Amino acid sequence: MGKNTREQLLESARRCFAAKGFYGASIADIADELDLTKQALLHHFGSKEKLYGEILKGIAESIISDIIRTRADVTDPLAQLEALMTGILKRQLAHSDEAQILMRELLDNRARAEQAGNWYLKPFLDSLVSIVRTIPLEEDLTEARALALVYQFLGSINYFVVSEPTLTQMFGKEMHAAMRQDYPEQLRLLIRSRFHRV
Amino acid sequence: MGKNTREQLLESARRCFAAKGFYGASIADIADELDLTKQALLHHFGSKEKLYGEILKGIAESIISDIIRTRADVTDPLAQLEALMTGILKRQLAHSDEAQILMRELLDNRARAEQAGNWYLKPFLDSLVSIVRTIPLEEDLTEARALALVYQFLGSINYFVVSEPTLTQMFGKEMHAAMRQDYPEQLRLLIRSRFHRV
DNA sequence: CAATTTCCTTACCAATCGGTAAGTCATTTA
DNA sequence: TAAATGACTTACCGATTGGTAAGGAAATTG
Repeated sequence: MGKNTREQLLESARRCFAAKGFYGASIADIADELDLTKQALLHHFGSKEKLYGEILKGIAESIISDIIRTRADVTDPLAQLEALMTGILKRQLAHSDEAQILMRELLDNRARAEQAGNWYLKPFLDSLVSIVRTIPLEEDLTEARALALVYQFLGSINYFVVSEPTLTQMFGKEMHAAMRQDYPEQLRLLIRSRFHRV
Repeated sequence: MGKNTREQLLESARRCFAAKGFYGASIADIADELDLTKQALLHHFGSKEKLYGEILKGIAESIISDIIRTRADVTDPLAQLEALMTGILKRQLAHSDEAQILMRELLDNRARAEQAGNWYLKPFLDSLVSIVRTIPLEEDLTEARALALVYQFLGSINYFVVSEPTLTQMFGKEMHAAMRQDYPEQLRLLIRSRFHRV
């Protein structure tokens, strides 16, 4: 039953870290969810940091492989950008745990020096930038501008995903359901209109 | 010197909470920055939670008063939206501490039941929505769609502000400086093009 | 001048943190 | 069958957490 326990611990840890952050979640909390002691967790992962590191690695790998799959399908750069962004939105909505963890990682970067989980995602950002720069546009996009554009879309996506509980509390469940259903289309509109192809 | 100490403690706490989050920052850390003991802090604020609550309240008040000031100047709804959003961007860039705390608050909402600091900002969201809905557009905007639109812009802003250290680490200081300088213009372009007024 | 209040300290406290050590029990391997 | 390995447990550990109690020095107030 060893392999199974390990994976269950990873799932539990992902939930806890997403909900309370690295400092807020204790390894005892995580193990308790499976009616285990924290020493069982330490047996499998050695330390809290290593456990967290494995989770970050898993998220980055999963996202990147997800992206690569999407990328091969389309050739037109604008369509490709659109497909990638809506793909990311869908993905993050389905795995909001991961979106939360990455957002926390973004925030904790200031304190926790290097080893950030976002580094894994740099190649992914680079490829998005190169796609954007091949889209014909009257203005010439510097790398900084292309990155800013990419960041605007990524921000729209991740901020929304991470705001789910707050939006639900503020505007009610139905309102959030409506937004969630419509958001992919709104994202597509935002991207297309920015490139004057509406 | 009491009033002064209190304010200095608030500043120090804002920095610590922004950098490490509510759980990650200890009241001893905060007091240490002023060469005080944590008991001095407890004397002024009673408890860690109350201190944090005061910070949230301060941030919300400061943002809202900032917004109200911007709002009176313009009448055309699109121009008003534009002014508000670039105003928020400027503001968040200048007070990235506050942007980080609010983003953390968004994430911790799941765990820490009600009393969220984002509630203070609901009227602000409402007024943004009402502005957007008065902008003429071929599609009719439901409340959910208008809110989605607002959220896209807010996401673009806050995600970028919060990503500063990561972006700097990944792409270098100069690149980030270039992005930061250009981001207001890019935001304006994003908003205008979405409303077909480029 | 006496009393009180404000601001802060040292001295504690129980609870919790991540982690180590040692041992139990079941399964696998030689 | 004996040895070894994997998957846990209980029993600890020192450090740190937020918070309380009591008191001291200085300023404010009567």
